[in-house]
Amino acid sequence: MPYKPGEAADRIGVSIDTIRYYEKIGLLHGIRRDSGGRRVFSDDDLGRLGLLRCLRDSGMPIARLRRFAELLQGGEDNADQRAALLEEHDREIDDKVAQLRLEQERVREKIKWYRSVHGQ
Amino acid sequence: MPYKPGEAADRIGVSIDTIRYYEKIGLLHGIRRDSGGRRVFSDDDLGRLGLLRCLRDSGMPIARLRRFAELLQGGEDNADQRAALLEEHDREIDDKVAQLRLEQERVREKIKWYRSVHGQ
DNA sequence: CTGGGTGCTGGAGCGCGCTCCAGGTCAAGC
DNA sequence: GCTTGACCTGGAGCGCGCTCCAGCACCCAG
Repeated sequence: MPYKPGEAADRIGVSIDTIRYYEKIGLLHGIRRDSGGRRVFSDDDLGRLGLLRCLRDSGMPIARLRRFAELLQGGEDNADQRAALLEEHDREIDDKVAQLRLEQERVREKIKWYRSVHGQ
Repeated sequence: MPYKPGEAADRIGVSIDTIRYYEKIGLLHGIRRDSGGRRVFSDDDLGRLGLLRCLRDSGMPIARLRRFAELLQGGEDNADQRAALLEEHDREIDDKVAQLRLEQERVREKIKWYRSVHGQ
């Protein structure tokens, strides 16, 4: 259950530098240390890191990630606010996908055009 | 049919600086100039700029955009290569959308979790 | 007991894609 | 004729999200 920094990084698929960076800028609170000052990650820590990474990968900017991290910190009674923030992000993913599909449509029309010209 | 820089920028939805930047790095060739050295855009120029912008917005990095721009420059007989490049981009859009949908699934499960806890 | 591997910190550096700026030119309207 | 405003150039600067580095500490294997 306790993971060393390298293990944690491997499991989540980020670099140790990224983990340190996330801790430094306040995305990842409460990581314990061993006697030598090294980070020790719990399953819960990995869960949080993985979620943050998922949000980041799906386009959430760091500033907003930070607000989410604060909610994670701030008591148990804000599940509502966490859910609300994630729901907004969910909508933003929908928007982004819709936008991508529009652009893809244009790309596909251009492909058709090039393919139709191709015979000549 | 001929557009001034400001008009061109407005129509495509980019800044004049972006247009100059694109020209400078070789994305936009053959923009004519008036007697005073100012850019004059044709409908064709706007079409190319719009397509480049669409590719950029859908995630194509500048380096690849440049290769596409070279194909646009290089004769009429490379419609095949243009189409191939765009088809690869089309697949990449599909991949990105698929990835986003996976991440969205995780986000939605977390929302459900928070909402289920919420009553307590 | 020593060498290598892993980790620590603070801070500098980087890659991308613009964006801004200084200093100048030109064209049109008053 | 003079002002205003859009545009020009080369080059510096920026915001984001890491990534790398120097210099040091610790721990375990041989």
